[in-house]
Amino acid sequence: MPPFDMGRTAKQSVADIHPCGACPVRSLTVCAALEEDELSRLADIVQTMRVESHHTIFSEAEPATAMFNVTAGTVKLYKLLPDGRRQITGFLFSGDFIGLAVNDKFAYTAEAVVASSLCRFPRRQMDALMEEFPKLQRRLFSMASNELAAAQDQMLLLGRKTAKEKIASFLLSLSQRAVRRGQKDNPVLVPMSRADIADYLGLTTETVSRTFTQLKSSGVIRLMEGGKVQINDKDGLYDIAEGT
Amino acid sequence: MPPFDMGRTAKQSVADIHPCGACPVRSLTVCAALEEDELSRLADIVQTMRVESHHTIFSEAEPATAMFNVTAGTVKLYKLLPDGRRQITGFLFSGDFIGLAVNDKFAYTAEAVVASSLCRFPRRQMDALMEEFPKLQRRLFSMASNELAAAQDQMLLLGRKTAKEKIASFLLSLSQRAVRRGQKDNPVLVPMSRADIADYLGLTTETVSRTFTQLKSSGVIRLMEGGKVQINDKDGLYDIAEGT
DNA sequence: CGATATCTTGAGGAATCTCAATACTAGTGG
DNA sequence: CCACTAGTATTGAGATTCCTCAAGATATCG
Repeated sequence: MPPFDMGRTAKQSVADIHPCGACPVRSLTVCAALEEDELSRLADIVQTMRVESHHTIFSEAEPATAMFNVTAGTVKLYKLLPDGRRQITGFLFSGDFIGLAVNDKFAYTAEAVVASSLCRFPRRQMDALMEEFPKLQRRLFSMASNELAAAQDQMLLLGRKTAKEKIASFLLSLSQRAVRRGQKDNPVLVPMSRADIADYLGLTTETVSRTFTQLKSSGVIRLMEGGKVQINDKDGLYDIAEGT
Repeated sequence: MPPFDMGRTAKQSVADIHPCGACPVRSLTVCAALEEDELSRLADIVQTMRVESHHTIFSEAEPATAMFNVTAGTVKLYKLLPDGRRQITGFLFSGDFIGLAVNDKFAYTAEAVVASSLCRFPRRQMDALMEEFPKLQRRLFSMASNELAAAQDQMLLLGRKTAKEKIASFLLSLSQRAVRRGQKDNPVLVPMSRADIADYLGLTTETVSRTFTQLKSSGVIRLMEGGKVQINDKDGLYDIAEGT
């Protein structure tokens, strides 16, 4: 398999649709903007889909005909340089939203890290709903603002942090996001490969691996099986992340 | 004379000279969302201000009580690590908008690179106007989406590009943004210091300087006085920027 | 026209990358 | 159930880019 497998096209299935009103991640996402009765309007246009691990959900420069909401699993977003160098711009977990587009095109590729489920909202209909429910628009704006703040944190990380600081920041960020989703934050689940982590942090897989080993040796973390990482010293890890 | 001084006396405010309806950067910014008659509502709440070079407009973690629009000059946004390492997350020129906040706090510091003019919109009143004019909200959302796309490009640059590619990308981006503002794109004006460029690209001033020299020696650019850079070979520079 | 900041250039060093070998892990078929 | 395979992770050694420290050149400003 080539180094950067672009993945295969996701096959969409109209799978088991739990009604939006009973959606377990509703409070985390766009849908939280609407009341029970309005929610049915969203439910009318939503399609649920399941993507297998390593399958592409959509590709960079493709017409952005839909927005998505991750309901289970993990998704990565990335951009490529012509020679294949890759930058992962974000990892998405249940409750996270994908699909902000510029010029009606996606600015990145979205690919499942593990088998995942998503809600798919056709853009045209979503636009109409936003027209009808300004609070939906507000919600999206507020989510975009949060994403922007996260992007700026990531720029600080990429531009100015050392490998050790990057890994520490990454683990803490995963842990904090798990809390927000109401999942276990320690040990924290790290479902992505070393290569993905490297492409997210601007490192190589070897450096990621070495840095994990280093943090393990110094006792702040413990590498567990199943891609879990135990944080032994949260404050210590935080100090490392901030370079203090 | 500062690069962007349009020849007015410093004490005069922009609004005195041209009401919003005659604002030269209106089409570029939030204000483009509103019609002539609605614009007066914006004009009612706007304050114009002038900041001298190196002066801070607002600081990270400060309550975000206002949004701003740059009408002249250059502004930089940055974040700091505890030990003083700095990441500039963006440079703003006339027409650019500042002020997306998270948790009602600014996520970064804004500082004038050269003497600059801004329109200041109190957030509370702006929120009310957004309520009243959904198209204002839409406009802000679309601007946030564009910023997000730019942020992702910057992540690719920071995480995966070499120094040479970073400088080439930076020059091209400045040039393209000048076009959008209707200004001369070649030679392109580079009003910020080497240190600022370094903190924007995740490099040191020395590396920035050396890389400029290198690009100059290879003939793709020419360093001119007044902080201007002539792009001799746009295609060549583009190829360098993309690593091809 | 000097003072001060900024920019450029040089030499050496350090963090990270590249290339390469080995160890581990998970899934597959016998 | 176990050996086999292919992918993934770890570790090592050397190369390279970029950084650090230092000096000199240039620009800017009062």
